[in-house]
Amino acid sequence: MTAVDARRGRPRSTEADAAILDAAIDLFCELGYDGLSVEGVAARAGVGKSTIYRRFPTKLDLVMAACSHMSEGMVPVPGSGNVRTDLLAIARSYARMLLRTRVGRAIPMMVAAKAQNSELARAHDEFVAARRAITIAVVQSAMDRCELPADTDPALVTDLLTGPIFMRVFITGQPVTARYLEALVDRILS
Amino acid sequence: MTAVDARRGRPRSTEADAAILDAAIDLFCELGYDGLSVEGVAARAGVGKSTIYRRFPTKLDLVMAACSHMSEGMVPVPGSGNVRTDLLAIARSYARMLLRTRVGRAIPMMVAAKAQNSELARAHDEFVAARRAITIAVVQSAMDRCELPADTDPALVTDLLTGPIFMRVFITGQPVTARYLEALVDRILS
DNA sequence: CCGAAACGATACGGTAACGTTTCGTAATAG
DNA sequence: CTATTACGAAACGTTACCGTATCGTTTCGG
Repeated sequence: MTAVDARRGRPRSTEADAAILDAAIDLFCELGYDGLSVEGVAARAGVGKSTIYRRFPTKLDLVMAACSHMSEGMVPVPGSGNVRTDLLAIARSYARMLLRTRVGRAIPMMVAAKAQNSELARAHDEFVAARRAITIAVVQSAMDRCELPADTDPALVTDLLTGPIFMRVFITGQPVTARYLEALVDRILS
Repeated sequence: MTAVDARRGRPRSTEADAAILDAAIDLFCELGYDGLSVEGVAARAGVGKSTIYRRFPTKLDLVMAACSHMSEGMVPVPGSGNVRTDLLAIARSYARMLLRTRVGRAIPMMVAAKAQNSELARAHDEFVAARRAITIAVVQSAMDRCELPADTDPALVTDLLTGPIFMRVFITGQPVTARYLEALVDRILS
């Protein structure tokens, strides 16, 4: 590492780096792990197959890198000092993520892939845990401010907030409106 | 249909019928739609591939039939006259289904497959809607008995009950204990 | 300028699976 | 008994894709 990075010759193309990951994310969201092909990623990225295999020894490595890259730069932490405001912000951002971002489209594929590939399972679990910790922290801090009763279970509140949203988006397919999110938060805080 | 079913020759083997669907369900739960192969189903069912193709013209038809067959004979309707008891019964049976039955194992695969195949999506939606209607009916009947306030939203209560369980089982992977289910129901009814 | 490495394109061997077909055998109706 | 259909096994042509290798070209460092 330290001493000789000493690269001679043509350096790796950072444009190719980005194009490959971007194409891989798109195709993973659309087709899942099995449906994604390295050849398809190369075609969409406008890149030769060898350029991918030079970076990722295996299709699995490619998909894992794509998933890691996808889940970067998320998770802004709220802190308004008001529980209802914070929970509503979390609910909205969660719903938005599931409905409008590639992360949302990727989640069903990840969940299905978990059952078969333990590496992908770990990647998914880390992302989920990070996201979940934020909500728990918000609830905990509200408890510290005595905005919520001391016997509140932060984990349960987190499940009550995110579970219904997840359910609507991926299982029942019912609309998740602003009104719904407000009703949800109010019900939890009642 | 009506007149001449008039089959001559050797009749279809009902044992093969059952073995094929059973094997297909198992492999779908384990491997998902892409991972399942007709050849694998034939092998596990102890049946020739032609015996499958005689019944189902396509892998998709096979999987759809397997999914339909899987979701038959579910859904006992509770009715104890007490909301808490009913909701707890629903929560327990839901958790049990997700954790211990093939239907539960199949759900992630179905959700992933929905994104790609509209036929499978319809099959899944019908199953979900049927299941969901039961819980909504229980809540509605509790409202009719004035066990719940008149301004209760049955759909929201249903989401609050099933969403967290689903979340725990498939996303966070946290345990769903009897204690957790009781806390969940009590929280919803508070 | 020159050597080294990355690039896109392309071909390759190998594997897997779909859906079809053929074959000899088993079961049933008339 | 005979015609008809289902059966399991196996081979088939086809397609897709993984991961490797080759090739001439391009882009960089020294």
